[in-house]
Amino acid sequence: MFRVPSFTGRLALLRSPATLHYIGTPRSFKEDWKTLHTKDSEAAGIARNPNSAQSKPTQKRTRTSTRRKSQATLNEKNTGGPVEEDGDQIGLEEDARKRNKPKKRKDVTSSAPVQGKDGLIQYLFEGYGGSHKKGRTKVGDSRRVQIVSKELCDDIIERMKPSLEKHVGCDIIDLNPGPGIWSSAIHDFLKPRTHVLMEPDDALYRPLLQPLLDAEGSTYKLIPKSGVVWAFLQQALSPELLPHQKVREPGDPRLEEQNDTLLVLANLGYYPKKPYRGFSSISSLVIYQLLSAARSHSLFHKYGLIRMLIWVEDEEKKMVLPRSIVNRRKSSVEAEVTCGDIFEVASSTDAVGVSLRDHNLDLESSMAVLKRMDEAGIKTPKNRQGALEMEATKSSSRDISAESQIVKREFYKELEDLERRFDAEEFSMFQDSPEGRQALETFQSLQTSARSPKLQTPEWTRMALLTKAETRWKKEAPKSTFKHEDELRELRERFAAGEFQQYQLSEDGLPKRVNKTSMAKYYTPEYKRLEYLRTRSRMENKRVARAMALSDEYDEILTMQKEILSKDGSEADSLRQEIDRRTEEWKEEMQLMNNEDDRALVYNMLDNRSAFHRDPPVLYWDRRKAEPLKTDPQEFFPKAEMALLDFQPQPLWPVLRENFPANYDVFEYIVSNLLMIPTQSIRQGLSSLAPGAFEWLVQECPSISDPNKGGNPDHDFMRVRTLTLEMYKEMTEAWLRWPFRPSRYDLLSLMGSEVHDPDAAEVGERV
DNA sequence: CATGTGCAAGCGGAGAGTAT
DNA sequence: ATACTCTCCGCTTGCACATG
Repeated sequence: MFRVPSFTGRLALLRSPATLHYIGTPRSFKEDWKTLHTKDSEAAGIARNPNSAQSKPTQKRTRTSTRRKSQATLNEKNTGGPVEEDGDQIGLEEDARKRNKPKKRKDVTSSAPVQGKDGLIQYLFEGYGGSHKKGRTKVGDSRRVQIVSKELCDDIIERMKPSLEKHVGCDIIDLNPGPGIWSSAIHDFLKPRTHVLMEPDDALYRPLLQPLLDAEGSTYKLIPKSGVVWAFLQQALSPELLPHQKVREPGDPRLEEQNDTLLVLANLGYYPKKPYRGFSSISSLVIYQLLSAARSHSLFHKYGLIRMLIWVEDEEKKMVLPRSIVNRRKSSVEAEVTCGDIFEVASSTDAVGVSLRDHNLDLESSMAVLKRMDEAGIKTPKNRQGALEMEATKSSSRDISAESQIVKREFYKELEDLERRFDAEEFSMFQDSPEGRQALETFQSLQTSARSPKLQTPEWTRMALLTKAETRWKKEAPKSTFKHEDELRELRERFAAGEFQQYQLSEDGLPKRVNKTSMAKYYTPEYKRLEYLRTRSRMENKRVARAMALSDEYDEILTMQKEILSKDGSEADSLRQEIDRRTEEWKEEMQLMNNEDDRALVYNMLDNRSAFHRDPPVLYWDRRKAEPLKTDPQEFFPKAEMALLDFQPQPLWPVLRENFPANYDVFEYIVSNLLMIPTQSIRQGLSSLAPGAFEWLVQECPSISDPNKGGNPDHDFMRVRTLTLEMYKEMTEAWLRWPFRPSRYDLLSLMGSEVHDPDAAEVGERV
């Protein structure tokens, strides 16, 4: 019934051998591409000097725009709406052409020169279509987010200085520079010998970029084409444009070295997000492809391993840089393999997405970062500190109590606010009506009555829970014995003996809470809401407290499992018994939870904790050398924050480099298969790879079972999302040693079988 | 007056629905 | 798929009233 709409499409796309050129060879574009390819770079509209830049591209645009016109009509007729590209076609290139119409360009160039940040914002506002009243004359893609703050760029460069200095005098390829604020800031610092700008919205941004090109001794070159259309990008990678770069042939060991003489900048920020096929957005697709290019040394990675500084919409950072183990999916693991480090230089600094981890871990993580920053002498300007960094600065390790702050969800703010207002008597409990006053009287008299319902004691709650579980047990498995029989009997005896009561009593012997029966309908709306939120928070706290207790207990079991490795003889035996007993108890306790979500909460907590306490931590986020700089929505146009990600590709593991890409396909097969269901157990996951795979891999990959390396000897318990890179490496190597491993053909068809679900494919096409 | 019975309302669990 | 949110439902409780 329920299908994952995105996955099939994505998988199909990933498996396609032409994936890398997917964007670059749209059907409508092939002819164009041929023309461009046969002529020299001048024909592609590359601006060598201001004169040629103005004449030649214009010719080009006229040609393409005519053809596009007819096609646009066709598309609009079919869809009756905005052009939604089919098959091989993609919006980027379409938009690029639309905007290159010379007629529109006149409008923009005729406007007043741009002055300062406000002037720039005004200019962009008009270029993006202006207000609705004036009628839309869109010149540029209005979904693109631009950086409009020079201060932000300066702060970033200041922060990145130590790692940027090695690039001074390098070449730069700059995709989507837009108004060029960021581009020129980094240009001025690096003084590159070549700076190739690839800007599809030429009409809108040329007036802003032209001064850069015209400056005395300028090393800028502008190509009015989209750099994320790979065919265009390929043209930029020519000896004419990048005379200093030499292609490193396959087999050249320098191909696996970082090439600091080339730096790639890109702005992939779109707001709102542009979903594309199985990918949640164009940016995630492009990042996927850039990383894939780094592995296969295509595109600019043919010059070596090239550092990439990429702006993405703030939400997108979690794709490659998750902050919770829950978000560590295939794309993250592949990014980890490709890049030794991915660094969030600047962003909103907030965690994004629905699944947040325990706030304590975030705080602990941030405090570790602050320590590292301190040692390295890195400081964050006050106005660039994010909420987490500020909190961590104020805290010290003793503040992280076992009492634990759980994830603070939105409604807590509302609850606190209402409690404060209620205390301040800003609203009353009951409505101002005869019934309300009557209810208030009843309420007050009940407060002194001993017979009303009260807060139950923990023992009584436990007894009630077990009673319920017993009833369920008897119904479902009447023949077996109920595992908590003893505990329940003991509780009943203690209750009978009067050792605990049903209700807690306050000091004066009166109940802690009063009966609200039949009074609720006279509550004021505010009080009603307050009551509701109180209940919510009580329930939540109870759930979290239980999850915490279970997580703590399991942590202790894991500690014992580490201890046992250094023990032997009878000592080990008794410890083993203790581990088994407590594990058994722990599992039974988990069984008592009737809610699947509650169990998931415990697993998430456990996985996040163990991932965090690895050395180094599993998540790249927890390895960061500095906290990201806080951006402000005002620093972007439109006001949608972006995150700057710093990708430094590293050589692939030897096993993946060897026999590329066949061995990489094995790795990818393992990763994508396992992480399709991130919460499945190691046993389930590995068994699903191939018959016998579980037995072979577990035996050949010791780290999977080693608690000191993040593993767990209990393969039914550990979830696949906690597999570390080391384990993946061992698994890939072991797989290739495996005499009975499925052939490459088998693997491809195994993956293929998932693609050939026509229903699923249909859903995948949706949007 | 003690005990039984029926009813309304609260409470928390479970599951459906929804957003990302 | 997963987490969040909402609603329903069944069990428990307090209470009124009936019954022995």
